[in-house]
Amino acid sequence: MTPGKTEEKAATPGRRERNKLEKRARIVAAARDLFQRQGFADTTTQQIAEAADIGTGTLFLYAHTKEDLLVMVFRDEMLETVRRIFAEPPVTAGIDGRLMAAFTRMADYHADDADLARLLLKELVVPHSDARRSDIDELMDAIYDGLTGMIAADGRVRSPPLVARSAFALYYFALISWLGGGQDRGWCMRLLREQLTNLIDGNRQDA
Amino acid sequence: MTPGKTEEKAATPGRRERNKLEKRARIVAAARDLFQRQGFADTTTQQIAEAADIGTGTLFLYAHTKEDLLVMVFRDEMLETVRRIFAEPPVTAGIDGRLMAAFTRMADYHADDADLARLLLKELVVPHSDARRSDIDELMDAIYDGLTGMIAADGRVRSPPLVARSAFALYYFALISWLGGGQDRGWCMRLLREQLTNLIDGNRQDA
DNA sequence: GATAGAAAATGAGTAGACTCACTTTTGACT
DNA sequence: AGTCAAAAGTGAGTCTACTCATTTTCTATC
Repeated sequence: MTPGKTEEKAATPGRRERNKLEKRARIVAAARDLFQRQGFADTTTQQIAEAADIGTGTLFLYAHTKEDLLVMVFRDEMLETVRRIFAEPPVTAGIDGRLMAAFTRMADYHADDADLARLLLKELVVPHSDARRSDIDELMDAIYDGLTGMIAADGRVRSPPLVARSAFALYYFALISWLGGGQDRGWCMRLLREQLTNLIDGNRQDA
Repeated sequence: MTPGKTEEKAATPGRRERNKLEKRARIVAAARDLFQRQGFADTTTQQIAEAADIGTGTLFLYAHTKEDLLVMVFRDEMLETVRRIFAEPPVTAGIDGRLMAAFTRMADYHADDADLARLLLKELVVPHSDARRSDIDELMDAIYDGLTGMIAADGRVRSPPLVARSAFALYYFALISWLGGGQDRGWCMRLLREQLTNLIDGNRQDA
């Protein structure tokens, strides 16, 4: 690097901070690239460290476990995807149809790589280390908020937050039995639709 | 061992098989003991092999992963617990109360060791290796069957298998947010009760 | 610009799950 | 009893996530 210059003074407010951010970005980029090219299992933490041009130990200053790296890599993208899905104007009339549309698009996101999806979903609900907890909570909150908003907008359901919670649980199980149980996606989604319709029915204002 | 004798002939139908079963039993006993005394994380596969008096390699002939051992150890007990719970005569009138009673007793089973419970629940839904799949499926089937039977017995719900599936998903999420999310158990169970009540409402015969 | 102390980085080292080339045991057949 | 192939068993060795004692880099203060 070029030495001296005005940099030294100008950087005073936070050279360390900037370095950390830049390093973090390199780690995430390297991890993403390797995970997508070789898969999670066949990528070693050494490879990631090497690709990010840092020492092995440094990697674990930024991610407490290998699984944390997965969350670091996909959190932003998933968060954005979820927000985009819920920001879109509704295309169907019924609330159950709208929920299904959202869940279908969320499932689409996981369609290319079932193994990766399984790992991500596992981390989302039963995290391997609690280091990334706040990241995960933010994502879960975005999902719950999106669902709650959608349900509340319909106006005919009694307690939107509760129904949002239930709906996500049903979606999660549908997704898992598709990705892991070897069940057909269509079958899982049809079942989910039925479950959601009944869920909504049980939560009408006028029960 | 005593050589010769009539054993050699009498054992013909299955000495190998008996040896395997006996060895398997030793492994399960050793694993149970160590997991309960030291916890899953602090128990090494070496220790288990040693305690079961077999070689390291042999252990992995019986369990493909360390997590498989967990399933081997607790499957029978959980299966029996679940069957016992659902075999008992109902104590409450409403179906939602009866479901809650069953889930509460299932949760009780996990109350002493939250870490172990989290691991077991994780394996149950997102298995680490698919080697124990049939074991897990049997347990899941027992749960679904028990729930379906209970719901069907009530007679006022439209499609018992579907509702059983939904109910378990809700129970699972309640349990996880109790065990992992640090949420208060009472709070989780109260929420679950409300979710179940609404679930039942939405699935009445006369909707 | 020298100094000190804090923060960050490092990579050789550790530990433990899992493998595999080889040995031993088993049981059917003669 | 002897032979053989297949099944089961073995533990030294591998691979890799993660640690920790040490070194390097930064920044605040004089």
